[in-house]
This record gives sequence, structure tokens and C-alpha cells, in this order.
Amino acid sequence: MRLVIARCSVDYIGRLRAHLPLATRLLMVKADGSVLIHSDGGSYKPLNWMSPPATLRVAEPETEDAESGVQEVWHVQHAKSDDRLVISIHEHLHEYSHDLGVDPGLVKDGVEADLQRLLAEQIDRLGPGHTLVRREYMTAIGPVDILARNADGGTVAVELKRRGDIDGVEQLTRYLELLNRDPLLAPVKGIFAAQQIKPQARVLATDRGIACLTLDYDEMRGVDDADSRLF
Amino acid sequence: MRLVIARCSVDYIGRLRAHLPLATRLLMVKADGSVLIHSDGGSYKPLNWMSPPATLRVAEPETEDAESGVQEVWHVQHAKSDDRLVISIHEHLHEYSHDLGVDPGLVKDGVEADLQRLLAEQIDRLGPGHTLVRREYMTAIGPVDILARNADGGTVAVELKRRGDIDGVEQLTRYLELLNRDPLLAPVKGIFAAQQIKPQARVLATDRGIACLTLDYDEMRGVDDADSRLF
DNA sequence: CCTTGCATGTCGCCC
DNA sequence: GGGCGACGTGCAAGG
Repeated sequence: MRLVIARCSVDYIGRLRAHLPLATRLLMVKADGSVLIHSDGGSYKPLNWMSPPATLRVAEPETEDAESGVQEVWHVQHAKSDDRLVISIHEHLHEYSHDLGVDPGLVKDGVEADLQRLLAEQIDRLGPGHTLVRREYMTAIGPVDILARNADGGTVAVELKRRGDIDGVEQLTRYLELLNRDPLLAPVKGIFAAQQIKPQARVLATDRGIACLTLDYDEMRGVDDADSRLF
Repeated sequence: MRLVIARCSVDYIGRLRAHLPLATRLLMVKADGSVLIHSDGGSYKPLNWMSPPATLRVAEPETEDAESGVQEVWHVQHAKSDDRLVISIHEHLHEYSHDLGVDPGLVKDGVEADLQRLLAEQIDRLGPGHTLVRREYMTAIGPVDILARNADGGTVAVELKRRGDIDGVEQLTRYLELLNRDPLLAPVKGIFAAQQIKPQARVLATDRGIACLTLDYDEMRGVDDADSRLF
């Protein structure tokens, strides 16, 4: 990894055009050729960047640019598209390189899979008398998060989200359309379950006869912990 | 901005839990307290991070950690939530600080808003005789990008995307469904306009009686520039 | 301040 | 390589 602090201006031309006026920034060149341009604020997203794989070519400035103070020009070219980044360096303030090696990578714990497991274990949160058929019920267009039966023996399809928005309702609608073509399952009711459900999603779901269920993750985990304590 | 190259392990606890095993990485501490942990590959997303505003507290390692080689522990605490990052530093390999100042920020050209403005100005690209009703026409389920009338006085709803995908067609379909319930507007025709339209999206749109329109942004901007030159 | 929808989204999975 | 779904999504604009 190569780190450069420089006064520079930057132009990106590719999926759109973007320009950064002259200022002091951090340029990070990674081993795979990707380049990140960071300021001293904002979140983790750089001001501008080039995704890997890319190649960096350093050139002398055009006469006009040289006269306006450009010392060197970095041409960063994406290997597979015609996206490119042009970095005009006016002043080189610091330079450092270090070989970091390959990273062992991130280990995550506690994502949506947990919510799904908890709801499957506490299936009566769908309503009294519900029984679990199975999680990740496969269909031709993808897996239904949870398939269950209600007290009357009717089939219920559950789409589970951490944050419930319109896309999730569309997703569940597609599943319901498909499942309702199966005479062994039809009629299939839909339940849209999420920790938080956006108003527009709730309107759309209700309009389509899909029930909404807000889940309290902490409460569900609490029940799970209480269950675990029995062993 | 403070840059540190260090052998470290990292733990994040907040909306989920995540762990990075011991390896050599770049730690970037920004002026607003945010921290980024980068490896020498991947795209612009760090392996782990803390968003601003946050505070960094450096502590001595617990006895047990010290015995396993930890020299110092960074506690990065988010100011508004209880998200936190714990960075256990085993070896400090490089350190550099530089005040970058405030960045003037990125200037973008070619995002959806630009495309929408140009299409509204050049509304006859929808076909001869079209007139603009308004941009961002509000409905209960969200704003229709452009509402227009065609030569026959019929209403036309336009969904605009930089890249036309299936979900864009779904979005327009929802708007059309809703708009067609309004007797003052019905029947409403749909036009799916994008710089690039994916084959599957085109098929779906056509199947639903929605017209597809491919937009040439450079050409549209060229017309705009030509107009501007008149003044 | 909260909600909403775009993003050069990125990332990982499966086909 | 494309489609699909999740993300600690981030981010800005608008009510």
C-alpha cells in the first residue's frame, strides 16, 4: 500500500463525471491498483476512487497544466471498463509505502440469519396456532424466508427484513404469486415481518392483503436466552 | 488526519458483532474522530470502521492481553449510539499525522437529477407534441419522476433511471396502477427512460405495455449547452 | 429531526 | 458474467 499526502485536483469520468477542486488530500494506492482519495472528514466513503482492478500511470503534465502548477498527473484506468481517474498533483507533501500482505478477512456474527432463527423458534408470534413448515423454502424464483401454517391449516409465507421497505413487499408479492399457483398450497397468506416497517411499505402491503408484523429483536433474543437457561 | 500502520486485531460491537484477526493494516483516524481500517485490497469499503462523530481513547491492555502481546488498546466510541470499536495493537509499524483542512467537496454531473432536468427541458424526446405537467409528481407511494401529456392530451408517467433495471419497471408499474385509479388522469401511459436498459427490463416493460426510451446523456447535454450559448 | 430514494453504491451468493 | 438480496449500507434532499 502506498500512501501519499498531496495538494491535488481530481477528475473522474466514467459512469458519471465528477470533479474535485484543488485541496490537500490523502491518496491511497492499494496493491490491486485501486486508488482511494480521502479528505479529513466524512464517513468511510472516499471523496473519489477507482475500483480494482486498475492500473496507475504517472505522466508529465501538459504545458498548460505545468504552467498552472501541476507537477505530475496520475492516470488511473480501470482494467475492464473505460472508467478513469485523473489526479493532477500540485504538491507532494508526504509519501510512504508498506506491504500489508493479504488480510485474513472479517468474521461477522449476528445478522439477519439470527432473526430468522428466532422467529422460527417463536413461530406463534405470527399468531396463535401457527406451526413452522420450514425456513428458506425454495421456489423457482428464490427462497421464501419462512413457510408456516396457521390455526386453520392455511399456508403462510413470511418475508423477513431488518428494515421493511417497499422492495421487501414486492419480493413477498412475487413469492405469493408463485406459491398460489400450487394447488397443494393455495391459498397462501403473506406476512411481512421486520424490526421496522416504513409507512409506504405498510400502505402497499395492506393494499395487497399482506399482514405486517413488527418484531422486537431484543425481546425475541430475551426469550431465547430464557429458553437457553432451561438447559 | 492520523495514519498508523500496525499489526492489530479489531472487534466491532454495535448493530452487529464483527471480528478481525491479527494482521497488518492501515488505521486512519480523521479529524472528526472517525476511524477506518483498511487492508491492501478490496474496494473503497474499509474492513471495519467507526462513523463520525466518535471519540478515540487509548488504554493500557489488560494483563491477559498484554501477555499475549497487545501493546495498547484503542477504544473508539460513537458519540450518539453505543456502537464501539476495540482495536488491539500488537505492533506499531508507522505513524504519520497531517492536517488536511476542510475539503471543498465533490462536484458531480450526470446523476439522475441532471438527467431529469434535461429530459424535462427536452420533453419532446418522449415524442412529438408532449408537454411537461411537472417533475416529482407526488403520490401516496412516492414521487413520479416526470408527469407529462402527449399530443392527444393523455397523461404520461415517466420513470427515469441511469441504468434501467427490473426494479425500475416494477416501480413505474406501481405508479401506473395508482395513477390509473384517478379518473381525472386515467388512462395513464408509462414510459421507462434510462441511459441503458437491461434486456430483461425491456421485456418486462414491453409485456406490461410500458414504452422504453434510451437517453443519450452526452447528446442531451450538448443540446443544453447549445441552448445556453444563445444567451 | 425523521423519512425517502439514489448510489460511480459494494459485497457475496448462486446459476 | 448476470441476476438477486443484504448491508453496521452512506448520503442528500425534502417535508
